[in-house]
Amino acid sequence: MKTDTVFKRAFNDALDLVSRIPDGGALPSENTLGARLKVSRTTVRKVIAALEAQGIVDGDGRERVVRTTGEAMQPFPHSETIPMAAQVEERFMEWLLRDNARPGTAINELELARQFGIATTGIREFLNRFQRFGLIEKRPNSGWVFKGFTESFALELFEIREMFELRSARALAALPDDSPLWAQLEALRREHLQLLDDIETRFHDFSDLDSRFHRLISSAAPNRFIDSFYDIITVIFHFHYQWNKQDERQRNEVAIREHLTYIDALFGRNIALVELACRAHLISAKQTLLRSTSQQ
Amino acid sequence: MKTDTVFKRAFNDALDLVSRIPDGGALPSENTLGARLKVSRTTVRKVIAALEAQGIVDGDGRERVVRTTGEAMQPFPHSETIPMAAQVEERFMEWLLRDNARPGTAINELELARQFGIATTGIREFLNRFQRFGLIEKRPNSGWVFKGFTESFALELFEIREMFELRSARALAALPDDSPLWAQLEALRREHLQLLDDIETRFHDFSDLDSRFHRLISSAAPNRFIDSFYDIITVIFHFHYQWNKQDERQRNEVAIREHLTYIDALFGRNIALVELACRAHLISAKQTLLRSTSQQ
DNA sequence: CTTTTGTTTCTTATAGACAAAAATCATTTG
DNA sequence: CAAATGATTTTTGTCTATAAGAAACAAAAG
Repeated sequence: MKTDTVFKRAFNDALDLVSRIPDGGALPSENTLGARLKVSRTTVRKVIAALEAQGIVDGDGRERVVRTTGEAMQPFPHSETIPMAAQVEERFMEWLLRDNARPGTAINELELARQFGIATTGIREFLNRFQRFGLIEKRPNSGWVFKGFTESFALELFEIREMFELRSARALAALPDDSPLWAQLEALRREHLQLLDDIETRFHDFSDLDSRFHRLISSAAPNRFIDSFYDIITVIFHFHYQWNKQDERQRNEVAIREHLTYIDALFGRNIALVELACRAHLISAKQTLLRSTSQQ
Repeated sequence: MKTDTVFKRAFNDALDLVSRIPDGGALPSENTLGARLKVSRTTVRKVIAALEAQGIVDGDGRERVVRTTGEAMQPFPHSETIPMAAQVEERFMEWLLRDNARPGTAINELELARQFGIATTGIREFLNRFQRFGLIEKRPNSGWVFKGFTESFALELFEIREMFELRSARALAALPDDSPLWAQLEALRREHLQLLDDIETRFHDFSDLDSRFHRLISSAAPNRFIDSFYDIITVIFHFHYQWNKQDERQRNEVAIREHLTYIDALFGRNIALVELACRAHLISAKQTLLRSTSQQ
């Protein structure tokens, strides 16, 4: 059976939306709600039915009104709104980290399915998608093997990353002055400065900013294969941040400063400086990653 | 239920193996057979049982002998030895080519499953793996969309291909003289010359030679992400060769000559010449691919 | 005649079942 | 006791079933 995370997420969003409508105000049409909540009308109707059951929506057909005076609205717990696929990824990463991260470890679909409390189909589907990240490999009719978060993995990853990033940075620097990307880059620059100010408390927010920064650069010359490679980078770094918490604040601070130099070089349109700043940043990012790879 | 393609393939291979044993000769041990046929002992025993049923193997336990005097051995049809996953890929490509190759076409799992005569699970698994080829995209809770074999697809593919190939070619040219790759390259050069001699009749063989040549080059500096990208190239070209048969002989002849120039440049260790030959070849390959992309 | 709701049909996501194949454990034989 | 066969257990590949969700069709209302 399908999970109903779509419905639950939509319901929670609907509560939010409805709370901004005054008591007695008309409920938007099903089509409008569908567009806002990003679900089909079928799900909208299910949400409305649930709202009615909680007494938040009254009347029927074309004459539905919002009642916000009643008792507190009860949203579903956040965890029940996460699609299964996303949960599996999270849990798999945790599993790698906690238990069996040695290169060569066999991955047993059945065991994972039992441990995660889902059917083997879900595990299989996840592993098939995860395969492209280069960390696991399939042995037909036998299982999967974890190839390990090794030094060679990090080196190979960064070789490609450097090629892609340099190429995108050059493309960005060559963009005309009226390209909207410059404004976006300026906004990101400000975000970097703000984060630097609050670094003591907000250093965890760097991960997301980092990902957005590098994605902005590669959007200067879109290429689906490069974009897809950035998905890998993002996941690996997310994984890595959980793995290695050592010196996190300090590392992030250094990275922010490197980004700022890099951004300034881009604004300066000086290709040589851009390449220098880009390489410098990637080298330090590589060192960080290398420090937490497993030996062999 | 699982298909028994593993057993059937192993059985056919076993027939081949057994036919080289004189009548009355001893059958190799189950372990030996397993190693030779690349299957588990469980399957070996199933194969032996089938051979016994056909009267090709006689006796039991440790005293099994081969009987090759009986009637002709009956292998399973080749089509029954191909694993389902491989069949699906083939059929899906055909389907794209024949029916619905327009960009934006919706892909319906259920319909494909019915058309291919397999369960939806098989289709899903295939599509999830095929996703990385950049030709299809998933809409959660809805289906998949074929993004089209478009000009931008070809351009994006070749942008990456050029980066990777140049990098590998430089690495190969920098290899020491005693690297075994030079001998392999020389062997490939001879194969190219032979194919050129028989080009009128054997031009179809170029596809495979091409793939092996480029894979040899990238093996000069192995990188899992580049290797994985070559899988994409290989499939796309296989697909493209079926799509566009126009001038195939002539195109392949040109490509062989380009390869030979490229190989000579590599043997000459002259980086500038290598880059020149590599670029020239990739440009002409790109043109070929572009000519058969769908507009828009 | 466009927009909205009501109803029906079709597709996707997930679970569950089971034969094929692999892996493990046990026994025999040279 | 090492290597082979015999028997048993576990896991993978594939099918079928079904609720959740999307999409299509139909009727009603402004």
